[in-house]
Amino acid sequence: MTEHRYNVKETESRWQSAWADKKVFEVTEDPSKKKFYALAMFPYPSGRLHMGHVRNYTLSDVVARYKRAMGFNVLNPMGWDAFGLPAENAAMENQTHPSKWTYQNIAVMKNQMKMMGLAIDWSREVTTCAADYYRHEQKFFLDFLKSDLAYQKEAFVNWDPVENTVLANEQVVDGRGWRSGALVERRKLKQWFLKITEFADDLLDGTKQLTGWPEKVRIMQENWIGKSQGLQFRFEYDGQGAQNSNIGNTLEIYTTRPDTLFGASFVAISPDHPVAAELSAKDKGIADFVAQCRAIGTSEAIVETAEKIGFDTGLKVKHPFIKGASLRVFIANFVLMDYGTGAIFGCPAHDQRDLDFARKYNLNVIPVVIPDGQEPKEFAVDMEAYTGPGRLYNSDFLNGMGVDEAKAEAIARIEKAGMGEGKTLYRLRDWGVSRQRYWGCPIPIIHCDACGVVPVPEDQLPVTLPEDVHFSQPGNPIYNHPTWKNVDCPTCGKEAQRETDTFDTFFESSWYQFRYCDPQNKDRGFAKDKVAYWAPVDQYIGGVEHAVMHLLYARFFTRALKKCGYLDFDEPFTALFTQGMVTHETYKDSAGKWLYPADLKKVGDKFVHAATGEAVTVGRIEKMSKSKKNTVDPVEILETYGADAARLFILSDSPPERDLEWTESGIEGAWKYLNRLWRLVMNADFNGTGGDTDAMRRKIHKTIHDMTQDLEKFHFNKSVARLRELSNALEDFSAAKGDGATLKEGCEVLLRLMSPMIPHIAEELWQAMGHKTLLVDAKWPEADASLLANDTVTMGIQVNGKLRATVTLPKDMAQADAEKAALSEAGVQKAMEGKPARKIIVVPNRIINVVV
RNA sequence: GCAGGCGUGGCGGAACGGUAUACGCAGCGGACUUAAAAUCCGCAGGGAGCAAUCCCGUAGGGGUUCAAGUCCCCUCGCCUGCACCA
Repeated sequence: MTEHRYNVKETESRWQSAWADKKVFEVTEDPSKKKFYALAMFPYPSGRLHMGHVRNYTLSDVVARYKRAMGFNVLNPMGWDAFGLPAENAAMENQTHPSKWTYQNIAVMKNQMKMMGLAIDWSREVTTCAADYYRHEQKFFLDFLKSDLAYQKEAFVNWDPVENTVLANEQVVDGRGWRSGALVERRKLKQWFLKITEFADDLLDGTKQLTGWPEKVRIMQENWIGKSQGLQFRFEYDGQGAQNSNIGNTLEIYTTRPDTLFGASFVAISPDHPVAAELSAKDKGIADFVAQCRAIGTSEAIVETAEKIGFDTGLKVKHPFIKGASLRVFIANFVLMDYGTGAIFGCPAHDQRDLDFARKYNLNVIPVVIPDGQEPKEFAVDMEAYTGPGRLYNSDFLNGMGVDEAKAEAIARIEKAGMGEGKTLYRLRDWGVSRQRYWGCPIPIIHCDACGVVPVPEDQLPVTLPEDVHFSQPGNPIYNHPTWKNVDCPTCGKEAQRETDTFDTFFESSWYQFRYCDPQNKDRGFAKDKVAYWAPVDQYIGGVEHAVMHLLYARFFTRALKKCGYLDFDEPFTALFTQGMVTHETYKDSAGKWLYPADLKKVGDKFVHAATGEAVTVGRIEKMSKSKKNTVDPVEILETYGADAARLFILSDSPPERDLEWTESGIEGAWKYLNRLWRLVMNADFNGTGGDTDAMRRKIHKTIHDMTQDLEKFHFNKSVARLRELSNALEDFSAAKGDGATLKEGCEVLLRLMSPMIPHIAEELWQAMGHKTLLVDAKWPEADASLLANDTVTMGIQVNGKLRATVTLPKDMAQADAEKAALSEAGVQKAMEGKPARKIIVVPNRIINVVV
């Protein structure tokens, strides 16, 4: 063979066309073949592909191509999570319609994806903002209504009082609206909810079966569902509470620590509690305090990190067990209305938030749980609450009990007294799906003054978005539209109004994995039999930032669809892989302004600004982001080095679950390797007769074996290392004029093994070696078991755990012989200093440890 | 604040509880070249020593074990999520 330069651009686009022309990656249901559904989380069409996308789709592509070579019928689809807030922001900034902006972005990004050479079945492309997609979820919603899985209730939103609009959490910056700068307040709106809590226990049980998921994600989901056993009971007001007839005689609270009741020193209710509202009506001080608490966003992180403040309502409640004792009732900003009853009792000694609050307002701190092994007299709580196990004291009938025993006893006593009952509670709240925005799926509901809430009749679906909307005025453009919401009531025919809220965009991403199975279906979201063939997804891949919400919603949605008869299983994703982020160094000029890597030039080992020559400060390595300008445009990489080099670098440098630092030298290294590979195959002389054929063949087959295992376990960086080892060995073998047939076998194995990772160059070289059929259709190689075993092993010999010698011994040597061999080593003798061996531990074929 | 994760040479990283640093990047030395790039060969955790060799090393501290990067406890640092970003 003759060497000529490797022409990346020409080669890559040629093979991309070849695969597309032959429809290599288009699939249909084929019951004779085992299916494999590989799925990457679909992108939001933000404008251009970023490196996180490139990493994600490279990973899923390796899986899809590898499984394909293994003989599976592989579904590997792609689509667009196309509804969302950024399209509306762009509309406001550039006066482009969200639809136009979105579809333009899709066109650009699809083109960019094609440059990556992905093994995608593009005939199944799905776009969620298209009516032929979202019409089906409108139908699902109507089914959920019928199945009692959807309902309306009041809930809080972030309200910008200047723009008169609802803000997303990300639009709230330091408690203020991002555009207006006005202080954000919590405001109540009537909204639609899906009853995810109906499946709380089922979702919890389900996580235990998800053995193909990372342990950490399962734990996060379990914690998010947050099942807790506790006590819900009623405090009786002491004195004046009863005077306000609207408040009633009792205050109901929930606690997970009924064992600490004797340590209670106050009661606190949420600012959003009905009692707080009742008191606000009559007391300006309380009203002002509640308003102060509400002048803060709705996000839990903000509420929980805010300084704890409280207000004494003047109300008091009687302690249920201590005669004559009463507790003051506060309104406290750290009590969440969404959890339990929106009211708690505070036990400062054993809860950090309660302790912070008690220290601030000079309330009693009464320890009632003493850590095991400590005397009550010695035990005190200062600024750190004790939340661990121990024995109860100071607690009357609970004294001496352990925490769990005391919990059970306290619950039993309260139940006996008729004041309350033990209760299982979940942290999980129902899923609020209403959004006061334009660029989303319209909720198919009509509000009629006479008939109330009326579902849109199914034959009137889809309810499509109005196109002639304006973003110049504040508020929801769909609500502001002059005519769209006016409609006749389907029941009584009188004038009525459409619901103007749209669905949360998590709605679309909760079922797209099923739409891919039957993307052209006009009648329904998907045919049951097609989903039965392809689903559930065998390998789902995406960012860990979706570990809780998206994945939990999709798991719920699958159960809800099952309840409505659409499918017959519970879990949408059998296996999950969460990838790390792509990071890059950051750069600043002397004025402290961020600089793009592309605007820099390297002079010696320092960076300067390419245009001005000004010195540049190199900052820390952070997640690529537009705001820090530490991004590298994938397209520039694809155009300079090609898809294979980008893919190889992404796979080789870090394990996929960890962060990947993008570096210029890294992509250069990948590029160099491709050229080296090119030379290896193109210069190979397949007529040689020398070399250590036996060793070479063992290396080839060991690589097949090891690499197959690595791919199964997502150890792609190790796979790349093994490929490099094999090609290094083949280079040496080739240089030694090694046996031609063995060299050919080695090169072909190498190409087949690397094909899922760097498919273009592998295909090119495969053809250069004389093959007439596509490498992409070649089977995965199998290792010859007889070549995997070695006759000898190198064992380390330790004396007292420290390595003193290594010896090469026959494999599976008898223990006594191994001991003898170990003791005869000079280094071992020396380290033993003439002392006798007390014990010798032989780990067969691995290590020998002599204890003296 | 709560929850989850991560931490190994100059750098990215290897390492069923069993020979720490595979593979690569950067570096150094050499070959080729008028020269450079590219390419090829070699060296390479830190310290001491002419050397054989020895000591120290997996964020820090403690523990379990014949043996700990790996298991347990504590501390520190960084990252992710927190329900209207996707």
